[in-house]
Amino acid sequence: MSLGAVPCSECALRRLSAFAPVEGDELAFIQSMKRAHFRFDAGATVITNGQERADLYTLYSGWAYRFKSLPDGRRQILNFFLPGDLVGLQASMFTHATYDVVALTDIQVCVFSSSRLWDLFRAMPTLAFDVTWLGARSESLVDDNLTSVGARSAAGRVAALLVTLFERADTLQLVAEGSLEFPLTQQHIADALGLSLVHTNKTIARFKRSGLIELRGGRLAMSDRNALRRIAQSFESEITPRPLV
Amino acid sequence: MSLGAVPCSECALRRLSAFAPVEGDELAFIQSMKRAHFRFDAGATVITNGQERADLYTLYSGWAYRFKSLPDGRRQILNFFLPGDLVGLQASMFTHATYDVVALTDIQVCVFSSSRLWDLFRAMPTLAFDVTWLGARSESLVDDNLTSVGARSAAGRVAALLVTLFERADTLQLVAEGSLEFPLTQQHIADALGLSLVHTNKTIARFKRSGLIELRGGRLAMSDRNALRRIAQSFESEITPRPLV
DNA sequence: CGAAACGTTGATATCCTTCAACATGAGTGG
DNA sequence: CCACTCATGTTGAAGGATATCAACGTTTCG
Repeated sequence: MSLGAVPCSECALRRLSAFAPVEGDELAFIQSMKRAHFRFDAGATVITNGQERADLYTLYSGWAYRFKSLPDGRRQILNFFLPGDLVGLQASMFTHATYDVVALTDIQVCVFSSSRLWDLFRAMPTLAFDVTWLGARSESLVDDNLTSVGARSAAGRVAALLVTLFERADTLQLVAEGSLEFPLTQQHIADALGLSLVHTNKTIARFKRSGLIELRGGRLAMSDRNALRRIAQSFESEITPRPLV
Repeated sequence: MSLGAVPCSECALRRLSAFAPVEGDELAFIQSMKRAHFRFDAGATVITNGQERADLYTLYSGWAYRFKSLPDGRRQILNFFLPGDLVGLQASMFTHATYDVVALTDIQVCVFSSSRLWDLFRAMPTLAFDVTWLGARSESLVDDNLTSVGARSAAGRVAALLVTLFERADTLQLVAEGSLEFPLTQQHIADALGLSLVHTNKTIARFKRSGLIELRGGRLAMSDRNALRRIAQSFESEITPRPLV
């Protein structure tokens, strides 16, 4: 499972314009905190509810998701992780995790010792600030999902989710020729949006029939993103990259 | 609106066992970051959506709430603030606020310069760590609300919200003789839970009639917290007839 | 005392869930 | 290569939880 790691200085994520440049001492510190580079198969559990002293991860490639389960078997997906996302910050700051994280596709992650998080705060305030910023951004994504689930119709929820994921993927240059490798099943969408599987299916079917989206064979394309935004009454909070400190 | 401030060393919140002790340098730094001590009337806006360089606040007394609005006038309340909560961390880390914060009761807040947040990270790593921890806890509260709205019935949502608020208030010693000053209107509850006002009212009415809660004149009491907890978790399984095998 | 905010209740409408059945595709072993 | 199975997707019908509409009651407060 462990892998000959690419050094952080060569990290492919670093080359994307979506990420702020990091250099010198900071890069060295990140490298020193990195404990391993793992792979997980699709469906594998990365963090389990109740787990103590969970590690901190950066998702290097692939998709994952975070959810809570209720005793009756229902579950609520809280957010989806795309490459570059920080996974497990909450879990690594609390004594035990309050959610599960599962790989949606085969994934690769960089593993950081959560026990050294405190060292990072002491030695590298700029990085600590970044971590906090990433945590705030993560909350902002959950805010958006809550707004969707609480205040939008089924069609609005689906539209908002698809547009948001599409645009996040686009930023990461995962969209090629207008379409995107899309690993969510309709059950995932239903669990994220608080809808039943059947109704989710019918809502998506309507979007397909009206030509707003194409979704076959695990690829998603959308012909008219603005129409979908209108259905969602969209106004997703756009977050600009962290200000220079 | 500004007020002769109580020095941080005398802060009433500090005496509550719910808060970790802070001393010496750290206390002095907090004091130096504190720019003012404000009052807001109930209904006043503390942070507005889109606002730039919002300040960072600690809620000193009273209740507040945070919400997002949709173009059609619906709004989603994301979470409620009780004394001691950090208000506006997201807004002060991003260039623009992506939500509104409004006072639910008359409140007092301590105002910190968000422009000095970076100084805090550089000079006081322990406090920076605390800030990040508070941010993570805040996300965790939103997680819980999302789970409620996405996966519970109306009765479950109301029960979960009331129990959660009751217990948070209890920790702050706001519960006296089993009851609590409870400033939410049913419209607030509806907006937080993604329910209509009428249905919220009927759900609460059922709880009242069955004696699970008392709620009159702005005070809330609950006779059987465990029963409410059960309703919050087990959803329909309490009502659904056992399937025949 | 009057107005405005908040709460309550019944009737009706609808969105969404549940149930049930079938279709399709991918992986697996014979 | 086929038969099988399991996960996923699709569709219609029926029921239920929640929304909407409308009216009235109650509290609060200037």
